[in-house]
Amino acid sequence: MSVLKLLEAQKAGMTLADRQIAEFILDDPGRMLELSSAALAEATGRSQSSVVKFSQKLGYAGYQQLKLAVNKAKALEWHAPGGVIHGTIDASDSYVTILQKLIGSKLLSMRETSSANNEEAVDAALAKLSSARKVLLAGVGASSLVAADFSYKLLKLGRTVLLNSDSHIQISNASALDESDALMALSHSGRSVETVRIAELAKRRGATVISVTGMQTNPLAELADIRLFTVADEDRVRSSAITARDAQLMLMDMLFIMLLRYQTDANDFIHDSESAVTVFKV
Amino acid sequence: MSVLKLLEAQKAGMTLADRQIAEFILDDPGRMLELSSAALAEATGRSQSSVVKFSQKLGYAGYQQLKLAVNKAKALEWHAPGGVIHGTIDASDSYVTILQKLIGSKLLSMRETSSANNEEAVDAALAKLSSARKVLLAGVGASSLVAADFSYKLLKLGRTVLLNSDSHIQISNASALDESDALMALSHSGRSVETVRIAELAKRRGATVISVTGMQTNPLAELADIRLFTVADEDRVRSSAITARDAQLMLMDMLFIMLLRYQTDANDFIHDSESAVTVFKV
DNA sequence: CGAAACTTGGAATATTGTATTCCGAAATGA
DNA sequence: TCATTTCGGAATACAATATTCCAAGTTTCG
Repeated sequence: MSVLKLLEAQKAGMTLADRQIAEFILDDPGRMLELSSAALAEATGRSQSSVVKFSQKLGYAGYQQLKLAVNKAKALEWHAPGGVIHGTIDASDSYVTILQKLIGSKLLSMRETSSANNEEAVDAALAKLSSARKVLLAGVGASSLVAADFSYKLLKLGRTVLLNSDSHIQISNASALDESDALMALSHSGRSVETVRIAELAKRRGATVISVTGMQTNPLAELADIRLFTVADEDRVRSSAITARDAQLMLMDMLFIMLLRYQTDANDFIHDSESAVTVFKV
Repeated sequence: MSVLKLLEAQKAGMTLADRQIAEFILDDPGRMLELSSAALAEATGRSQSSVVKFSQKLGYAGYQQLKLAVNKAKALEWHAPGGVIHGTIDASDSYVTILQKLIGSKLLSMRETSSANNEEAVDAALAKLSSARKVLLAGVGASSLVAADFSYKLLKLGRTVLLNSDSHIQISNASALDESDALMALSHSGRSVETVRIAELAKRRGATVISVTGMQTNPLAELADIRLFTVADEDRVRSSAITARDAQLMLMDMLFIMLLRYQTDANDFIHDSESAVTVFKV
């Protein structure tokens, strides 16, 4: 995940001084690289110590490390894939342009989502998903559809999965969890009331909570044992959670494919389930 | 030109001290980024001032600038081989390779789906979707989730949508259609029994049938009034309908975005529905 | 051949930059 | 309203970097 995206996402929740510094960096990352902590402080009208503290709050050891991260983000930014257009979709766009921009946005979200998650978190999630006695999936709205898609895949792998779009039933299911179970909770905002409640309940029951949320600080990720992240490109595809959903799907698809490797008998299950479905074909 | 390439090229013509420093950096650029000029001097057995002079001889203002250059070179190098990879995902692939191949397959499906549909068919579908009194969505398995996703979007646009995963209820709904209504039937194979039955019924009732199927000849597309197509990349992402689903979603997302242009009051609806949902956020 | 001029690279030092501590002010909460 | 926490700047301690200076080794040329 690029620092710049991280800043963008967290900016809103920052204090005044931090936000001013973040804005300066986002506005002109190249300039920031030439500035010392004191110079950046002067340019933003804050104190040098605030700049250092800002760096540390972001998780870096100090200002130098933040600089390196910004430098890296800037270097990678250049690398736009060929034939893909990144731009805001607007009403005057032609049919072809809309398609190109839509694909571009989807691709961007998928790429950033794939780099937003480190291998350790993914491994931890995989280990728990494959060892858990049962897996409860939670999500409302668009996230519930992603949850349903994933549950469908887990079922194909022969795993025990609980899913219900009715939040009362989800709560009941969560109450029945224990240490050997896992809850996978999806919410791009990380703030959907029902999903957070279910996660709290599951955690109290001792189940492992895996969160799938956006990068901004949010209650769901905070209480989770294993945190996975999705990155959306909402600015470009206005309205509706299109790229947020794509990012979630991308992450779940990846988990599914990785689970196939964990589980040696996976292909048998999939084959069985697919030939069973063939009965319903014309 | 990356600093690392530059070092490699100039190394031979350097003095002893400089060559030792260059070698250390080439050997482990990541390590160098963590070291101060003094620490690097110690590690190479030279003096701190030599390190600074080395940086300046290369054309940088100082050691810090050299560090930024190395950091950038490293970032680009790491990212360079990571374009879009088209290949079959197999068990021995690394984490990063799986991600790249998965994204590559998704991208391929989306691109081919976008070129598989001509603008006339899309326009006809849009016209019917926005003028129909009510829209019935049909699909089973993974397609039902795509249908649900689309119904969610249509609801946001204030349209009357019928959707139910229970095929008996879907049949009842189809029986109640007439000429002013539309049925959108999704099935990648075009052969799912329930979906085909519903489409036949809807057609008999005089409703406009829009099919969303794969490109191969299939019963569903044959009886449809408007045919839309999806292209999957199943060969590469083995098992399960990942890219078929992505292609369907891509098509539906595109329809949704185009509907936004048809319908001038669309943004009001979306805004209302989104602020209504905000009530449920923590 | 040998002294002047130049190069190399380290020690010492000056300069600059970074991180921590401390404290008052503001916000938060009981 | 008073206690507690958070925020952010000033001062300061600490660290890193850049420059200067010098000794030893090289080259140049009378």
